[in-house]
Amino acid sequence: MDQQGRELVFMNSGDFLRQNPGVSDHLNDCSSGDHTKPTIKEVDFFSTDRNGKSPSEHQEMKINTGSSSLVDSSINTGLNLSTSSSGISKIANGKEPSNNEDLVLQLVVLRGELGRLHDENMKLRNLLVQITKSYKDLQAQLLVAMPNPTQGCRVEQKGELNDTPNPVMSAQHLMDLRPSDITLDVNEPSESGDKTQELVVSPADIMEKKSQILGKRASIDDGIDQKSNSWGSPKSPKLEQEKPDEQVPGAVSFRKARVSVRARSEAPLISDGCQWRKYGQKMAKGNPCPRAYYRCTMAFGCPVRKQVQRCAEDNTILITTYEGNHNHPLPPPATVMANTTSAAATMLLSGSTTSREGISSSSCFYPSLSMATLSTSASFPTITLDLTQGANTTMPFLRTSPSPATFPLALHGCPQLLGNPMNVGPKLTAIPSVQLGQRDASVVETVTAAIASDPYFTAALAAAVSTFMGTPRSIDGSNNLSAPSVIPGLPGSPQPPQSCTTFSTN
DNA sequence: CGGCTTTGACCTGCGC
DNA sequence: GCGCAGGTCAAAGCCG
Repeated sequence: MDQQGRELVFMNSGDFLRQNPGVSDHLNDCSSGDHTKPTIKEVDFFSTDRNGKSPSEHQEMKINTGSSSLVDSSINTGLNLSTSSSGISKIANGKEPSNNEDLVLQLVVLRGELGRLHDENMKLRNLLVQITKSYKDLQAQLLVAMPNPTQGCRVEQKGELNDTPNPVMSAQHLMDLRPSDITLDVNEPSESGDKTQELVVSPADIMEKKSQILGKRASIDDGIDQKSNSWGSPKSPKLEQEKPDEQVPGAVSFRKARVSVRARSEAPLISDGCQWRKYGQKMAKGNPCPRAYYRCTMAFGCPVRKQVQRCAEDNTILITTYEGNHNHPLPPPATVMANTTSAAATMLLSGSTTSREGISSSSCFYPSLSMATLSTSASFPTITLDLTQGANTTMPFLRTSPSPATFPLALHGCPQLLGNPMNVGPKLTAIPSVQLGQRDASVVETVTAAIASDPYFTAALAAAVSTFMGTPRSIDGSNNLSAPSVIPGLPGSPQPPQSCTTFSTN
């Protein structure tokens, strides 16, 4: 931000009035005269309640509501900055308005000043967004650099990452390095024959980690992702993704993070807002239904791919697995999905599933993500989001879950953790609702039941994630999304989902 | 005619 | 080293 922006940081309404005692006095007189609220409240430059009005509309509204008793509606409310300067100087010189004409003149001056301050406010907002983004970058770097005992291997990776020319390489790169196979599943065993170990993924952690790394990814996706993404090269993806110098010695071979979604659908595909091209089909062992492979065709060289397969046990369940990150702007529905999957994938990188803060702040809005589980099959830890579970099936699961434990997710890159007794067994299903406690469990049950029955749940969920986390990113850094511009990281009430189109079935 | 799907072949990783 | 399974490629065919 430029120097002007910095100077304007402290130029709030109070400062302005202090600098213009005549204005302040006059304003007080106005408010006292018509018993309206103090005019100073009209200069609420950080108010988030803009009711969707454009800046100009907002400005006009504020002015008119604040001084309607004094100003005739016919008065030109347009800003006249050329007169404002003279007016300001007049007021600053301590001259009291002698008649109504002066009052009108001062109002015009004030409007001009309001307009200017509004512009400054917008600059400050932009500055705040940038600062927030920088904060998240630092947070993500700290996350990577944190010598967490459960993430020893990650520290090693961090050292490697720090050797790279780009200091903010990061979460995205880490994700690309990790053998993360995220599948969102809950009750049922993952796909047939999978020797999986499943861990619970707290939805709050997904949100939290997403918020920490989201800002960074925006910059990474522009260039680094293309290089690091395993699916970026059509010819030899494996060679690119598994460069020896990018792997932790002794660690399992890494693949990209995956997010899998299970949803009931008679259609062969679920519409997620992206354009896909089928490039292969394979019969998977133990499943009579073939597995189809799709590649994103929304942009040349987009590395994102997905696999679509019907569940062997229930052919009405469609399992869609996403892998990779888009290298192009996405339409809002697709962005919603991308945010959801990237959030889940990002969570894998965090190495933590325990976030009281996150849970407390978001559990009511993302209860069904409590059905997300992380599984690790061979070199593929997996997170599954199961949209097929209704209340009848979900609730017993929630109630009977024996383990309130939370598990570190630093499995990728830390193969020794796979041998952790807590993780032994085909499937460990600890339930976040239990983590939340019985008090919250009932809430989770109620909301989960309602949401799980909604075929648009995922889209709504993801939209809520985007909203709660702040402005969703588009891969190229431009935000062309419909999600509201919420200052990321600041507490606030989550907004209702903005889009429900992502997971509508075809 | 261009884009997409189909499908068999090929490549790679993993387990034995 | 060998076989298996998953994943990908690319030629052929289909479709709008």
